[in-house]
Order: sequence, then C-alpha cells, then structure tokens
Amino acid sequence: MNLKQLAHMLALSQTTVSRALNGYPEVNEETRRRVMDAAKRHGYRPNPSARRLATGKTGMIGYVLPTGASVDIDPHFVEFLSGLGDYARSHELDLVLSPADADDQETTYRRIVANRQVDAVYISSPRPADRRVALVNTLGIPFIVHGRSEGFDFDYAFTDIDNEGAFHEAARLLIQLGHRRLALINGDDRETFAIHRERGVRRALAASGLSLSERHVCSVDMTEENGYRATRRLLEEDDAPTAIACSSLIMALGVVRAVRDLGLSIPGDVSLIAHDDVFPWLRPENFSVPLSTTRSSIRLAGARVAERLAARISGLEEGARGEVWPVDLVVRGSVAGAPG
Amino acid sequence: MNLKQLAHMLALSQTTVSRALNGYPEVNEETRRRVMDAAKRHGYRPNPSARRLATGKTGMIGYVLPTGASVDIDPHFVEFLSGLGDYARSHELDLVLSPADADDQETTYRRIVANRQVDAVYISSPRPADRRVALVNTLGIPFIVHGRSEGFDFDYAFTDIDNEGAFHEAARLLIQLGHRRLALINGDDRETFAIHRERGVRRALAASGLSLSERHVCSVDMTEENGYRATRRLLEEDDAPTAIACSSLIMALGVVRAVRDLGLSIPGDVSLIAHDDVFPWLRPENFSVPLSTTRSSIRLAGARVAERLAARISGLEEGARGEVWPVDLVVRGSVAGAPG
DNA sequence: AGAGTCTTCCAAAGCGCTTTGGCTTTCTCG
DNA sequence: CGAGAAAGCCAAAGCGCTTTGGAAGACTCT
Repeated sequence: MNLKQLAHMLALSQTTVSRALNGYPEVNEETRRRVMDAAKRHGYRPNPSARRLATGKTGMIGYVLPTGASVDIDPHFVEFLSGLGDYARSHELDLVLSPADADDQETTYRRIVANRQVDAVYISSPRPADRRVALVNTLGIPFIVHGRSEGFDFDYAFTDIDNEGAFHEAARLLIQLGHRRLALINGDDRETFAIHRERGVRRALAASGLSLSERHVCSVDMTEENGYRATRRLLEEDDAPTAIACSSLIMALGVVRAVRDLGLSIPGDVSLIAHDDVFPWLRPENFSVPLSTTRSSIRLAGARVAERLAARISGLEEGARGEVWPVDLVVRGSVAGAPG
Repeated sequence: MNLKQLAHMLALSQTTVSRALNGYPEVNEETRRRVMDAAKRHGYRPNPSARRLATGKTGMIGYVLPTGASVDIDPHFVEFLSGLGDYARSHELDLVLSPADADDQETTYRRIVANRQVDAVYISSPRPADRRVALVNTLGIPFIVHGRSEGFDFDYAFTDIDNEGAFHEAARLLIQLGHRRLALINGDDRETFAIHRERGVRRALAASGLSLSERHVCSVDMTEENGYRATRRLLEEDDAPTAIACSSLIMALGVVRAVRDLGLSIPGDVSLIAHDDVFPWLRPENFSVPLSTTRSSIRLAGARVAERLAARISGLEEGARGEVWPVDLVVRGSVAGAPG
C-alpha cells in the first residue's frame, strides 16, 4: 500500500493525502480525519527510503564505532547504549553504528554526512582538541558530545559529568582522613575525562600543601589486569600510597586482588575509592569490602544524549549549550583513616 | 556531485555511467576506465537514499535491541558487537539498532522488514521455539541466529557454540576428580544456551550414575551479585556441592567472593569452572585462583555472524546451514580433587 | 455585483539512482 | 556484399515520497 494507491482509493490527490498525514494546516479537518482513518485501516506506512530521498530526513542517529583487531569496545558503551536506546525507542529513532578503522574515523564521518545517512551523531570519549568534534562541527550535522573536548575556538553542545569535582571531593575526603600519599589509577590520559579527574585530585592535594607524585599516577586501559598491575607497582614502592583513587570499577577489582595478594587489607592499609558508572552486573556495595565510589549513571547519560539529539533534530534545541552533571560521592567501608 | 552531473561532464548518459560504475558488461572497457577515473577524481559517491529507493538494497544489517527500564543489555553484547563491527567495516556494512519494547519486538521486526530498512538481521539469545525466529523466517528476510532455537518444523541458519559439549566436558572432568555433588549456576534457563549447558552437566553425571539435584541448579541473571547469592545458598546447605560450574565469568566473581566469605577456599573446598566468553577486561587467569574455563570467543562469533550475513545478502550463502563451534576446556588452578 | 481573501485541493516537478527497451554502429561470416 | 549478431550507448520510465505553484470555489465586504 503506497501513497498513490491510498490517494486513489480516497479519490484525493497524493498531495492532499501526504499533507493530511503530515499535519499540514491547509487541509480540511474533516478530510484529514478521513485520510488518517483510511491510512490506519489499511496499515499504510510511508516508505522511509522514499521519504528520505525527498526530505533528507532519516529518523536515525549515528555513531561511528572505532574497530580493529586491537580495539576493544568498552563495556561502558553497552550501558550507555541501554539508556540511549530506551529513549530512542519512544521517539521511533533508530541508531546506526558505522564501524570505522580506529585510526581513520574521519572518512566515515564524512561519508555518513555526505550521504545524509543520519540526522545527527554523537561522539563519545572525546580528547582535548578532538578532531572528530572539529570535523562534525564544520560538516554542520547536529551533534552532541558525551564528555568534553577542549581548546577550540568554537562552542559546541555536550553532556558531561563533573569528573574534576568528583575526584576532587574523593581526594579531599581521603586527605581529611589523614592520608598524605594518594595515588590515582586512571584511564587513558589522552581523554578529557581522565585529565579532569587527575586535575581534581591534584587540586585537592594542593589545597592542603600536598602533591601527586608522578610515580603515583598511572594511565592504562581500564581492565582488571591493569588495575592489579598498577596496584602492585604502587604498593611495592618505598613511599607507597595509603589511598588510591581509581577510575573504574573493573580496575578496582584488580586493585582489591593486588592488595590481598600483598597481604594487605582495605581499608586498614589502603583506602580505595573508585568511579562507578552503575553497571547492573557489578555493584560496589557487593565488593568484599564495600567500595566507596563517585557515582554517576552512564545509562542516564545515554538517555539524556538521545533526548538532546532528538530535540536538535526537530529544531527544539539549538546553540552550543554544554551541561555538566554533578557526581555523587558514596562513602562505604573501603575508606578509613590513614594507617600509622 | 551526482550522477547527472558526472554523466554530463563525461558527455555520456546516466545509464552508461551507472552501468560502468556498477560493473555491468555492456560497456566498453575503455569507457569504463574513463568513468571510473572521473568518478574517483571528483569524489563521486552514489547517494545511498536514491540507490535504496531504486534497488531496495540498504547496505545495512539490522538488530532489534530489546529495551526498557528494567532491561539490561548484556556486556556480552558489546564484545559480540566488536567482532561484528570489525567484519562489517571491511565490507562497508553499517549496523542499525532498532530499539524495541522488550515485550513487543514483533512490531519492530515487521516494521524494519516492511520498510526495507535493512538487508538482513541477526537474532541473539534465542529461546526454544523463539517467536522472533519464526517471525523473521516467515517475513522472508535473510537472517542468522547467534545461538540456537529449537522445536520448529523448518530449518534455519545459525552459528552456535557447543554449550552442551562444553559443560559435559567440564562436568566430566570434575567427576573424574572425584566430585559427586556438582552444582550449576546458570543463566536464564528460558534461553537455549542455558538449557544446553544444564543438559551437558546432567549427561555427564548420568554417565557415572549420578544426578544433578534440583536444589543444586539455579538460573539467574548473570550478575556478580547473583553469583554470590547462589553460591552462599548452595554452600550453606547440608549436602553442599564440592564443585560448581558457572555460566559466566562475571557470576564467577561472585562465586569466589562467597566462597571466601564463608571461610572456604578454591579449590580446597570447592572446585570451580566457569564459561569464558573472552572479555579483554576480565581474564580468568587473573582470578586470585586462576579460573578453569570453557572458553569460546564471543567476538569471533560476532565476526562470523557478520560474515555469514554479508554472504547471504550477496547471495553467496543459501540454505539453512547451522554451524556449531567446539569449545575449549582450559584447566587452571580452580579445580582439584574432591575434598575428604 | 464585483473585487479581494481564504480555504481546500490538485498537477507536476523534483529527490538521484537503476533498469527496461530500443537504437546505432561495428563485426562476422556465408 | 548483405544479413544477422554483437557491442555500445541512450532516452525515459520507474522507485514513493514531498513540495511548489497554482486553480477553483466559498466567503466577506463595500
């Protein structure tokens, strides 16, 4: 059942039927009702390919997925996706993932924009002066950045959490508890979130006349194993830290294992605070020693990004508004006063 | 730059240019070269929307993503996606995720097929007599099932791993080590994979005249917490099992924690084997006691599914061939002879 | 009653590609 | 040398929708 047939059986022109269906004002309400009714009764659904060709609108939002044998997609991604999908569903938006060589995403961005394959895109895990952000900005497609980039001469729309504030608070708490030597086990420090977290820790330390030793901060892929290794290295030094801030729950698993392997205990010998993106399958309160966290649901962020993308597509949202969500500091058993 | 312009500047018809570009035989090789060359030089890329409208081909593969506030997407999904994306990239295929109410996916399947939104779909986590499989089969769109359904009067194409064989081997090993009371901490037993795993364990036990107590098998969402709870419950009983088979590494984390909380040890008091889908961020060899596993890379499965979908789209693969991959049994420190 | 204004609808022109059917031109071969 | 076949190209008709530019009729107002 296509528009032509529907129009014919209603003895109307395609124009009128199309307009009736799309809510244009220049059609009699009575006629509109008739059309709507017939459309529903015959299960008419406009062909999206045709509509796309005519309007350029796709009803899809895009994401360029970095791939490659050595590229691991974060488990965070799936949780973000849950939120995004949940919102997208309610607005009949689909999500198209365009896999790209991790080292050449530009080609793919250009392609999906030039081809009008999606109405908007989002960008995640941005770095300072991220080329993707600059690119989509010049390409002129609506977009939202999940996280923040920095150092551009233009503004852009983003949704981020207050990473610096979160880790500042976490560090401040540890310092108040008497810790003097903190360590930070961070994610990839080429990404903005990691930079902000480190900045937060440093700022808290500086406020008390302390500082973060270079040897006490490390930047690694956020796996359990890397958490373990980093912790072993940290705790086997002479001036081992008495408190650790850690950028992910998964790494925290490794931290806990390392501490145990060394015959030490949490929080007796080492206090630990990790960032929790709120995975349903791994909860900080269920760690052997309940884990203190800086908490922010990445799933909610996904929903919010979808919401803003939808708003931008339909023209409800404009401009370069960035929003920064506060992060909860949740104190549990894994922190205590400094030993000695 | 569209076809019309390109044709005009080459002083050829659109027909000829189109044919030259698409490899049709009725065009002079010399002409084809000229066309190809000009196309490349001017960066001509056919407009996919137009091509779609004309041919019905989209260059996209589809997945219906169950969503809802209470629906969690598995971290397995992202790893599968890595593999899928990696292959899809090399074939210029995009993946479209269509979010659907978890309780009404049928509407979405019908929509994406009726609208010709994708060239093929895949289905994951199937159950016996899965309605989605029956549906896409009747809808007539090319598809691959990742996993297996059962109980249809038709055949279909799938890629699965030998879950029954894997857990049969695992159980057999435990039995050989003298264990008599096994337990199975399984995933959702409405899904085929879980049914097959349970069957494998039962078959191994039966072969030695043993059986799996109903109280020793449980079916839960695969979270750390559920692994913990199940293990506590199991080990606090009178006839507590001496060996546990577990359907995921994440649950195994909970198992390990529970065993420790109870003052018991692995493998001294309890042997443990878990299934490992091979996550880069959590490795069984790095558990405090290195974990024995049945191992199969879900990422490779993703790549394989993409490969088969691509083959089906281009007509290279036909028929209802199902393939079942063997699973490695990797023995590490978490298994030992039965205590006592 | 005639001019002007709405209201309501329509024919037709795109959107950019593929594909059908046919028209020249060249080649082949008895 | 002329008929038939093959090669190489083209014009035009879709694909199914939106949107432009009217047109016809109904209504208002002087």
